[in-house]
Amino acid sequence: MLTFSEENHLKSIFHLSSDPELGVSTNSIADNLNTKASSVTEMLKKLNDKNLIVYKKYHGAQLTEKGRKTALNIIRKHRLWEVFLVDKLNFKWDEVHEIAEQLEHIQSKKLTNELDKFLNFPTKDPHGDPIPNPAGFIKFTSKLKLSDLNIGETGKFIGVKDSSSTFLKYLDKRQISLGCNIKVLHQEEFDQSLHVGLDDTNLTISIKTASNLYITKI
Amino acid sequence: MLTFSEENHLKSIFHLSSDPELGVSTNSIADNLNTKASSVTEMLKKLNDKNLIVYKKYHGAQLTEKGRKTALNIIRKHRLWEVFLVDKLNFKWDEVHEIAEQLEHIQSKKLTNELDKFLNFPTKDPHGDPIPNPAGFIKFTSKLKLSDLNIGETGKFIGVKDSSSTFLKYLDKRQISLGCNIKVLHQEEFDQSLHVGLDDTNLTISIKTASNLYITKI
DNA sequence: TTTATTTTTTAGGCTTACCTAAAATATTTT
DNA sequence: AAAATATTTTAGGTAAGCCTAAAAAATAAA
Repeated sequence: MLTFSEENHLKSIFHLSSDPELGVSTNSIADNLNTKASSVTEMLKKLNDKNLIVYKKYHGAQLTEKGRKTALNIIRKHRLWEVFLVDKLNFKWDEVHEIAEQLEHIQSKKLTNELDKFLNFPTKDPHGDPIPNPAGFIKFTSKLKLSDLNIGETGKFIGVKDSSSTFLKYLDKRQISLGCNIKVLHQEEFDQSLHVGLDDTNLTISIKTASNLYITKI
Repeated sequence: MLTFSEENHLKSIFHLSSDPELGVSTNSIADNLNTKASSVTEMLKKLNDKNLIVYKKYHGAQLTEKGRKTALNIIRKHRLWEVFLVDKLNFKWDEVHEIAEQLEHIQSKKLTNELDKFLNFPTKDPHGDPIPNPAGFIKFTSKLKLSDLNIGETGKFIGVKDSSSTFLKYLDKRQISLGCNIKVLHQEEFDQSLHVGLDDTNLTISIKTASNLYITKI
């Protein structure tokens, strides 16, 4: 049985592990969890003792297989609850994160699996992120950004990189919603902004926005 | 924002308040929460400072209006989640308590109210206990026990006094389920056990069991 | 390759929520 | 009403999880 804080640290390490070979730095975890480096160091020692991570002083932390499985189980719960909130309780995708942060810590295998069944075994959460299976297997989708497309190409909007409430609200306002097709029509030389076609309308989006939108080529 | 422990103490005080005039004793709270009297004393001071209870040394605790509202909100969440688990996720009524103990602490007014709506505004939880409304109003039903009936009378089974898993499983095995009608046919003089009719079968239940079953007269 | 800078760890403190043991108060019994 | 018993509080201690400030190690710059 892990504490909330231990679970949050594991989750954080998972999300910050771009390269599984490289350790995740103390400071990056502290930033991610809005805490201080000294607090993180303390926790890393504890997680190391519990064989959830490998931690070498001054060289960051890497998840062990056990730690990875644990992190993925928390992420599985987080994402399933997000689906529940959006699909069943009329939440918008920008409202679910904080509540899922609480719900992800609920301990009950049966609850998680029954929820999964009730939701009809969803494979993605409302932000397009994949939901790990009960065994901790996760299907990573190649994360192509809208900004990676060439002029004339079309992508299907499948997820966001930055899932801050501000950004999600901005997308809602612009009617850019998960699953819609976006065609890159033209790129402005001056500021790299993109003119795109979306359904029957055209709009201009900044390069920053475009690189926050994950798509699959069509 | 209250801690889990503060919430649990408030809930405990609410459940132990038979007479609203009398204070709830330190020891009874400690027993109820599986903690020690000294820990409870400490907490009572804190809750008193937060105006959630009135606490006088050596004379127990009473909920203030604010404390009562807070306790009822937690109980509301607990019972709504129990309904969710039984109605939507195929849980049996003896399996839901511990999970609801976790879920009752989730903080989100919108979540609670949307859940309520999703469940179609239930008025009772799976054990027959009333669900407080969003304003903290609770409709107490007169809690008549099966053992209070006279020979020949019939009662509708609406709840249990002891909701331990053991007892609930025992009821399931005997096919005594919420909502069924029980007619008292005869009482054994020797040990006060009751012969009752339930649907098309007859069975004998001990006086202890009978006084754990809440009913309404029919 | 020293020096300067950044990152990380250690040391020491604080708060919450527990605990045990002893002291104080209340209640019951004689 | 005094003595015995039970209940409650106080005093002092522990562990988790946070903090700041100083020291140590790693990295970058001169």
